[in-house]
Amino acid sequence: MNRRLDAAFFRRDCLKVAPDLVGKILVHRLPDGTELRERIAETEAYRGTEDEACHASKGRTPRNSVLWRESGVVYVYLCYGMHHLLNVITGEPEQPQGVLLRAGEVHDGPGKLTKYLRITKAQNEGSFADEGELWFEDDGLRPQLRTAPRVGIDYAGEPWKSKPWRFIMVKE
DNA sequence: TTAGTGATATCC
DNA sequence: GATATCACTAAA
Repeated sequence: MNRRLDAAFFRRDCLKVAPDLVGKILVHRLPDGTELRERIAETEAYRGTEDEACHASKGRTPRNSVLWRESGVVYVYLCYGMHHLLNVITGEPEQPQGVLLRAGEVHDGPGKLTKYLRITKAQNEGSFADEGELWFEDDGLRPQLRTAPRVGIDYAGEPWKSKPWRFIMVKE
């Protein structure tokens, strides 16, 4: 029996939500009713203005203002001109933090994941917690996880650069 | 290893 | 208006 994750799930610290999302199933229902599904294999936590790797650390801008929205909100942005990266807002309001969905079980890589699921900025500012076109399902799988430093954030200083805030599903 | 791609922030 | 940057990918 699949359970759709609700607002309470996202309304926790990103360091709790990020590992809990690994192993869950991300579903995107297209306008024609097709449902694209993929199990999440890897996430990263970005935590507030003091985390130098988090977009919010450089102050509030039009792009990243979504980080300050309520938990469960979808934050999509374009990176390197061609890749859409998908994030979920977590935690309490006015606390800019979120979780980056870095890979699925099949489609490994943040850009490939969104490409497969056909997620673009059209989904930005939607919500995973509403009756929307995007949601997560829990099918009961509790995978073994391992942690690692986050990827692609060399510009951040210590200690942020080496925080083990990347959560990866260990394959059987 | 490097090119490609374009929105965004930051500097004139 | 111009430029530098960027939580990446594919091709080689």
